[in-house]
Amino acid sequence: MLDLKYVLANLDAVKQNCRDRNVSTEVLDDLDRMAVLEDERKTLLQQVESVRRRQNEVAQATGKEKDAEKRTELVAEGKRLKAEVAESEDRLKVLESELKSKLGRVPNMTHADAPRGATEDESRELRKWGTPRTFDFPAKDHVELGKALNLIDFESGAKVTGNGFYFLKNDAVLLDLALQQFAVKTLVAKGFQPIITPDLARNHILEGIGYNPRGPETQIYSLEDSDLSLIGTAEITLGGMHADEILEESVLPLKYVGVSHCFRTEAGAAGRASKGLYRVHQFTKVEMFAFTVATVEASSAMHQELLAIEEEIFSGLGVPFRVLDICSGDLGGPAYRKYDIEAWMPGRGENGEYGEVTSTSDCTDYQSRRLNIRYRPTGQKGTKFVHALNGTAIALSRALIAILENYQRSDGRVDVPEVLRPYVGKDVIG
RNA sequence: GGAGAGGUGGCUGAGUGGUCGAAAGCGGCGGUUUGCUAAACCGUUAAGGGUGUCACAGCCCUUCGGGGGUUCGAAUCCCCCCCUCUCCGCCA
Repeated sequence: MLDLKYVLANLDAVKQNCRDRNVSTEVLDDLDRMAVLEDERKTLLQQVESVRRRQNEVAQATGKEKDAEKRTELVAEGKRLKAEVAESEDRLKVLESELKSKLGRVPNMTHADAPRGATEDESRELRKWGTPRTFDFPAKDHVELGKALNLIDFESGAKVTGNGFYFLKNDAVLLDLALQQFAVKTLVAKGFQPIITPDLARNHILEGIGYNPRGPETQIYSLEDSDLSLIGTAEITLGGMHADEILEESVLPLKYVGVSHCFRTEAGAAGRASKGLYRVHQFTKVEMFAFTVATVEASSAMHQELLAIEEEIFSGLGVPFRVLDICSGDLGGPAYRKYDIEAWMPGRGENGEYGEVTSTSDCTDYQSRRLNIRYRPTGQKGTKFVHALNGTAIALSRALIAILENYQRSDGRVDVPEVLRPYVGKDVIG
């Protein structure tokens, strides 16, 4: 969430940002209401505090008073004050929770250079890498390849778990593990600390990161009779790792590479063009996560670093891709700026299409404010909220699509990308 | 899963109804000493919020795992939850 003081002091800019971000008009109405609520809250707070002050005085005086009669009087006053303050405190709590819930719906501000626009078509293509391959034989998509080479078993996945689940088999397993190794080793060499995170997290951690575990549109599987949910990404667990902590500035930036399973209900995604591994309920992901000091310069620089690593990984794999600077209207709530990499997928659409394989977001202090992750700037008083960034190193399901489809051979088998051969242990699979 | 012991500031750790936002140590910061470093010594050092100020200062409120409760008054007593440790059980 944003800082309420910032919101109220920059109301016009925040409103314009909400329009750029394509959020519901309800949020705009809330913004006007919030100024009123905050005034009310402050007035009430001052009232409550002055009564509490008198309460404290009375309580202290009572302890010191030796005279029984005077003591009885003080106790009586204390009782009166307690009753007096109770109602105001309740109203104060109501106001605070209303403000907090309204504030939670206001999206992060947007980087000045991010393209403004309502829909994903208005995102800006920054560059392309590689040339989509032309096939001198009928190219297959990954579903056909997976079936023909006995690599991916959607039928068993549906039987055992349901639609959207799958079994990886044989060389697909080696390829999957090879990609994880490749990604983690690449990141470790760049100073990222490797982490395997839990696949479940408490709901308040999910909420802090910006996911709503409940409601009809939720992407999140939650566990009945608990406050736990299956994570949709290791961003949740890595971000939550330092919740409620005050870090020393000297430890920043913190850079993590996390491996986890990811679970998504894909509610509301039914009917959207997707087949095979592209939109599934469970996949494995190697995720980058970083905390920096609280300046846009620091987090923007880290953001570029994360993007560069993503590009390095996909160019290393030899998969053609393009880089998008995501437009304001297509940013999620916490993101200040977001870049996607879309890899060329020959089996997608009529004659191949780019499909999203990574996404990296600079969330500035939007998540850390809610998760209460601060640092102590050296030589300064007080604390600041860290900036948090995340980015996909490899999402296994989609990376498999890109590799199978781009590296297929006329004999129906699939070449293993050069960089993965040491991990897979062979040059060709299938 | 059962039994017991715990959770206190950046860290370790004292504190069992008022004089406690909280001893002591460590760490941090400032200083003295010093050729430099280290050591020693002196001082200082929680967070959030309100008010106030050009900005400081000051004054006030809240916070001792989280949430409720008892009380004029709670770190301290009671209830629920979370977590940690020890022992037992179970188990990969």
